[in-house]
Amino acid sequence: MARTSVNAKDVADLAGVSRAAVSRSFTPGASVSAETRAKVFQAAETLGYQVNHLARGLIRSETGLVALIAAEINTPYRSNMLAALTARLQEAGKVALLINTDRSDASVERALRQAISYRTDAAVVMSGMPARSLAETCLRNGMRLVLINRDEERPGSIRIQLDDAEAGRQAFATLVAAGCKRLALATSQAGTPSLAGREEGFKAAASEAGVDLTVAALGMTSYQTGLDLGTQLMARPDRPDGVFCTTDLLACGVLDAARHRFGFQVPHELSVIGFDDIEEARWESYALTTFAQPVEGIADAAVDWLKHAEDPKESATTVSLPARMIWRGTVRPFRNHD
Amino acid sequence: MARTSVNAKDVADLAGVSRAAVSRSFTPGASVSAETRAKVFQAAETLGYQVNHLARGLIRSETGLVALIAAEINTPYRSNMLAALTARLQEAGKVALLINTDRSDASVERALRQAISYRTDAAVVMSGMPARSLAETCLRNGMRLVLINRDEERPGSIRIQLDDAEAGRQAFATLVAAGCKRLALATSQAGTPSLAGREEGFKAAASEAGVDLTVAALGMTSYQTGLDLGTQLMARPDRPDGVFCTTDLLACGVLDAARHRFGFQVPHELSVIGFDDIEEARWESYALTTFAQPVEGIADAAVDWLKHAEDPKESATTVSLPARMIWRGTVRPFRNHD
DNA sequence: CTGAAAGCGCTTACAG
DNA sequence: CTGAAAGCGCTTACAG
Repeated sequence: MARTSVNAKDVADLAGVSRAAVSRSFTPGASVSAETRAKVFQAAETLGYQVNHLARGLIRSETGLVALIAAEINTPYRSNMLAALTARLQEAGKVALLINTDRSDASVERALRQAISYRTDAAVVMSGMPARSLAETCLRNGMRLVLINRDEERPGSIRIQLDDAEAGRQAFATLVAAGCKRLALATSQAGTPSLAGREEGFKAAASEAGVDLTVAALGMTSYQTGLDLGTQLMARPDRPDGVFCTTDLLACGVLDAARHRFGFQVPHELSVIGFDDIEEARWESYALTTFAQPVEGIADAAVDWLKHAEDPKESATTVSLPARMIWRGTVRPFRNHD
Repeated sequence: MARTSVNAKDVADLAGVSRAAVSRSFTPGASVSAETRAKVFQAAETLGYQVNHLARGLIRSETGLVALIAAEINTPYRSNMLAALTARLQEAGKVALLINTDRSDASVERALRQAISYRTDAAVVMSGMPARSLAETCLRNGMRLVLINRDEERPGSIRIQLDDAEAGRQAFATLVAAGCKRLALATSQAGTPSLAGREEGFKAAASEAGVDLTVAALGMTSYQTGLDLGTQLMARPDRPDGVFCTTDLLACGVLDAARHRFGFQVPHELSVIGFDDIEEARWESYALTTFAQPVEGIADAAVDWLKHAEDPKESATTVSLPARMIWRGTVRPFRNHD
């Protein structure tokens, strides 16, 4: 194979030092004189030398690579999460390997095997769930696992999640306090742990309060589904006047259906609460009252753990973060909130 | 360093073959008997062996890594581009290294040096522009460069771009045909090549037709800027009745300002055209008439080139794709369109 | 088809 | 502080 790029030997020759000296110069804290380092940097500069991280990764226990595994990465919430994670990772001197899955467990496993192939220091799983045996293979390879909004743990991993059920309860209480009489839950059939948590919290609060709920669940978690959900809900004889949507995308669809297809006034005739606090929730056409996912907080927790955790061991950690309610314009005003 | 994972030697021992045989078994088309390969796969399976791509990349001329370099990756258009690129890359057996920049040339250069460190097969640049000298360093390292919507070429690279100016001209013609009398151009101050192209096309068409234009340019390319732009434009005594926004995000803001802050009817009193065809443009609150960026086409062109191009040479290629107009509801209907 | 050997570019004890 | 040497896990001529 043709030698393709300048290597440490070239730099060593030009600087008149050994290969080891070159290596040390690029290793923070290594024992090398300031003079030698200066000569090396000088030579590296003129030759355009960059340490080969592939070779370095072969020897050190770290490659600096972290796999980000997610489905539907162009969705507003997901791309926010990805952007925050990538930024934090870069600040910590790591680089993100982005692997797009289709949310099936098979494709998550494929992604994880890829990650192992590249000996990533860690993998952040945002969609699907790796089998326990595969998680153990990762662990054995010294790879850390970060599970975001997943419903199970895996040995040696950190699980970061929101208190989705609590948010669901709060959504119920809020709609009741706003004076809504006919409550509905609008959700997708994706069946992710996050969605399930929100649904359960909302339902549990309703059942405890002894109020009946209309539950509508359709297709995937998208704006289009929201539109369908809204259309279906608003056409009912006992049309709901308060809807908790498990996602902002769904909520935007529900709002558009209610307003444009039925001409209902929000929040006068209909109150809507979403979840995620995506950019679009702030847009004037929506001004959606919703719950903010602490995206930055999740990214911080993940990267801090990667930086500080000692060798991964069998025990798993779970971190639970609260979702904070953001008051905007889609819930009828009432006294005493907050 | 502690041996961290199972390697080819382990598999060879278990299968009773040489390391070379293991290597060949995992190389499509290598000369190895079906029998040997079967034994190897069997052993690899029980040991949970994954070829180490870092070591492989050290030897082969390809690492399978492709760097994706972009700013504001959580923006709708950008995340669509990223998703398409990542998907195509995965189909081609590559994996994406995602590097988030702040659009300054310095941070693009930092990103490119990272890419060199990991010996990526290619780098796809979507923001900023690498200096010619750095581009040459990439080329020397056998790294291909894909420039998306950039205004210059670089030796040995492919540049993929849209005919932005033509779209700008078409936007002008469309607004005129719709009967708009007071035309405006609404854009940001980001000054990217794409924006500049659209602005120039629109302005050139106006000047050729001898019509005066109101030009408004503010801040960054965001919904908020669109809101400001719309507010500013609608407050003018000679309020425009036809606005070309260089981006959908801007257009959504302009629409919301016009409708919610001034109560104008779209398209009756105001026609608006955007650019990008992001998801939100399809939402019922907007139903924006816009130009579709051929995101899939761009991703295809990039990955095809990476797959088929022989060794990068000095010559650069430019591919220009058309932006297709998508008729929706924000331009006043008129005869003879299309 | 198969294996022993050389080599990719690095880092890190080891000895000085 | 410094260099020679061993070794990380792989692939690929080379010879059989």
